Amino acid sequence: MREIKVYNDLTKQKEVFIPVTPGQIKMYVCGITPYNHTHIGNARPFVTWDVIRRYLQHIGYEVELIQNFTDVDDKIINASNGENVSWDTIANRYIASYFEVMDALHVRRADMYPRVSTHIPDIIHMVEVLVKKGFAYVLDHDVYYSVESFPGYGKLSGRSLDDMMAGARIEVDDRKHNPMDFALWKGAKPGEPSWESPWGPGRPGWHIECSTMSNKYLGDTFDFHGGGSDLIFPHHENEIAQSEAYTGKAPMVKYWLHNGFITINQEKMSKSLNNFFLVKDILALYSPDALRFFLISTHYRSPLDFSDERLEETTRSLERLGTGIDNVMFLLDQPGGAGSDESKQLLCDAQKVEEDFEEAMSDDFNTALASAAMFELAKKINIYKDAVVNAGVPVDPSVMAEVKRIFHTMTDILGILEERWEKIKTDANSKDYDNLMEVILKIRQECRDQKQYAIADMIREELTKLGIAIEDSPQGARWKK
RNA sequence: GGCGGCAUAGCCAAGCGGUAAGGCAGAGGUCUGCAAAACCUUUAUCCCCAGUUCGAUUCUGGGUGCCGCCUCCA
Repeated sequence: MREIKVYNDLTKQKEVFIPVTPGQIKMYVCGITPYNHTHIGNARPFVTWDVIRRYLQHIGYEVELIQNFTDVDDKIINASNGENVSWDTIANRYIASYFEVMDALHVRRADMYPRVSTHIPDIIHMVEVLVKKGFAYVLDHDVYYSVESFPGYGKLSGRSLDDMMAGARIEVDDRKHNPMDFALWKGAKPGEPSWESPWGPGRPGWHIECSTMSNKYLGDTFDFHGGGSDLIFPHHENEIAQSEAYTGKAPMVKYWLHNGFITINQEKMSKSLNNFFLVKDILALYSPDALRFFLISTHYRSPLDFSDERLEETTRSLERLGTGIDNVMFLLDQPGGAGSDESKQLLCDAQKVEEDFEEAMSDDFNTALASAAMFELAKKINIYKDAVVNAGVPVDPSVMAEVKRIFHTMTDILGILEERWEKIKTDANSKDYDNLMEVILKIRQECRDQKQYAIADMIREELTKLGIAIEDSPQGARWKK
């Protein structure tokens, strides 16, 4: 199996990836808190992890992906109070909305989406164990984690307890043993959803859910844990403290990966700054492919500045790839004949591109570099097509089949242009459609032969309005929708 | 204040010891009745200053600028 390297936030360096169990990868990605529609900042990690998962599967790993929904939370409670509906109405609504846009973006479903609300007994159990082991303490109806009890606290975020104390901006709760101690269980307040527990009715704190659910489904030590870089502290730091204290084993996770932020005018996109864009609104203006390709056009750890200009630019660059695909499909239909130098060259180029692509992806999932390889292939295909069309070089069917396989594999790993490969002959009517187009092009050609250019151009313009593009060539006109 | 990241062409973005991938935009050309698509050509002393080195965009130190985390946040 191909060796891959990943940047590990736990060790702050790029490392050769070695799975806990050979051939298998278990990963956990922090999901959303469903209290609003998914914005583009939310979308980045899921697209990123989708590409990573696809690639790992491509090189032969069996991958298990778990992604949670934080469906018990202050923000959801606020939203439900604001609309005067139950908290689960809010959660279910936005979970449905989340799936809608993620499906549109071709983000493949995780193996499981555990929710907080259906794991309360597991969470209570973990909190009880932490109390029993001396890592947590009870205050009235609340339970807090004692950060001082866990020697490794701060190892992920790279800061010491002293550092944190010095810069602490949190409100001080006198009852807590240490200002940095965080809630594992919160006693119920009026109007909030609550569950029975040994400490009275209440609900889980934010961090405990991920420890509980990741441990339940992926075990004491698993391979990857992902999420936005803002989750490093305190969320992921706290997860480590909870899980490793609970299991008595370390590490909880071998490789921690975090994606950079989406920015607007170089500033972080966030709900508090009110500068966020909803995925559903963007998809009303741009194609899912454009948004998806935009999100992976930069290395996943770098910040990514969002703007209309960038999305338009991405749309244009994607069209270049799309044309390459169209040409592959076109060439596959051409009369064959093996053995030309052009065919041999194309095969050689394509194999080089495949190697470059995998090398890039294997180096900390460098999608930007991998994309460059794809553009390279598109160019080679276009050159080959010119040779076929202009110089009458016969198409080698076995070469084209291999080129298609390589190109298709790459777009598939990145999850883009899926429909482009199937655009032609998708339904029973397409035969009639093809025949009809042939008639129209014949009429237009006749106009051109008789120098009736105004009519020929009118036909072309009308077809353009229908989304059908005409390309003239020495061998006659081609059309594509 | 503490911790961390980033600075590469008009824009976006890889590379990270041996004089700079790719995309978008621009210019010129080929093809075309015109167009579209495509192809060819063309556009960078890699923020500044020191240092290490035969050699630095790439390493070290110091600046400058921008961003993120330390509070809910993907």
